[in-house]
Amino acid sequence: MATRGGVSPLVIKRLPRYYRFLENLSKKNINRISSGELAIRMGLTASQIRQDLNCFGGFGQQGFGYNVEELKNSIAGILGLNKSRKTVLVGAGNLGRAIATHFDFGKFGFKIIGVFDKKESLAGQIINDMPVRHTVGLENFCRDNKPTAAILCIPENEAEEISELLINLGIKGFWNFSHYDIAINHKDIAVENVHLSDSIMTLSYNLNEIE
Amino acid sequence: MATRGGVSPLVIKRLPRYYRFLENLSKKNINRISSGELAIRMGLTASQIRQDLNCFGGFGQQGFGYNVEELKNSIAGILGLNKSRKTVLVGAGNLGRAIATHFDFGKFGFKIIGVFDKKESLAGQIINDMPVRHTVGLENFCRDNKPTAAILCIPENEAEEISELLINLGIKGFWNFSHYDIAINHKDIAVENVHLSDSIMTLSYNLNEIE
DNA sequence: TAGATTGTTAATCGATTAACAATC
DNA sequence: TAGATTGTTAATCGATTAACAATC
Repeated sequence: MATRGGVSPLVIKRLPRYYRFLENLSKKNINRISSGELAIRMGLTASQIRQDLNCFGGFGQQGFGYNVEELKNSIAGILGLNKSRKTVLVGAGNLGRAIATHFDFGKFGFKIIGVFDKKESLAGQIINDMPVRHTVGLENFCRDNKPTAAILCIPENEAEEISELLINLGIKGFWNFSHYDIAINHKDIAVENVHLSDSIMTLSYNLNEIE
Repeated sequence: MATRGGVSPLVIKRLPRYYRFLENLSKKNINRISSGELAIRMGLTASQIRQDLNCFGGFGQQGFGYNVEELKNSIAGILGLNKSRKTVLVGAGNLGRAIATHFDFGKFGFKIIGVFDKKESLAGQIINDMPVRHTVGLENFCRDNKPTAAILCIPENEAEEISELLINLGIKGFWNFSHYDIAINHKDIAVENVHLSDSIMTLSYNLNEIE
């Protein structure tokens, strides 16, 4: 698919939400939707929806609206959900284990091919049919299997070193649950930071405002 | 603390990140920082930092900059991290368990006082020194203990019903890990949605752009 | 005092909303 | 054809950046 280049990050952030709502409509066997109707359901304006979608092409039909199934599939393509990116999970503590078990990576274009932890006692334990490997083997494993994405469920103080290592080993994208901000030093690497602590602090602030 | 009213959500979203960086400076025994220096470290502009902070008051000193410890504590106050909000965790599956175990709620102004799940087999299991209770007891528990916040680690199809119930029981804030968007129907309720699937789809998109 | 850096106002830039002609 | 709704351009609104006077 051709590079679409400079689409605003705000639009991109909304794309998965569109996809989620379209999936729901599809499940409810609704096969047609107008920007106006979708706007009401999503709490947006019709204008914004049309502007957003038109960053990627004209998916609608005048006088009719959008075909749900078609639009859903188009967005899936734009998001790359049809891919199967080889992915390593680093950090098999509570959070790493939960993510690995709870999450259907295949649905989102990823495939976990290896799980690593530096804790000796975890080595050999089975998570999602995969043995936990010791971090010493990470380098060779990556050379042999060439994963392109990594999930980091490790503490802040290990994140810098591990992410540098992984970048050198060819990892292009990080799903980062540590508190360390990877993106700052690396331009051509994709990073999604899931800062749970930032999220709960925002909730705390907003709770203050209500009282 | 007086209500500051209409501070932009974008500023609020940045506040926890300021706090995180200030904590780091504090740990490194740096006790003074200028907006220019902080801007470099955070990848922002000095202007933006000064504008952001001045939404809440003048924390700096001309010719000097900001006192790290002082600013950190001010932001902690603004975020309400000093509180201890009684909180229930609903959903004790993989994710709920990981969150409960992995996360230092006290640091962020929350305190888990009860864990609930509708699965009979989990009842009585101990998480973080607390027994998992069956969801049937949620209503009475809330009447007796008056929690004001809830963490939802339940599937989408249960989220609507449970969130409605909890709102009626006086819950004012949700940390929502389900795919259901609570906020849409309720105005005076604070919601932080952690949509992990949205996050990984954004990563997928950004990976596509790199290739 | 002179130098540095803030707080704040003004200028720019980008994102959202509104409007409407094109068209199914 | 008439009605509906898109794609797209123009207007508005808000957020970021730049500039500078105030002041520590």
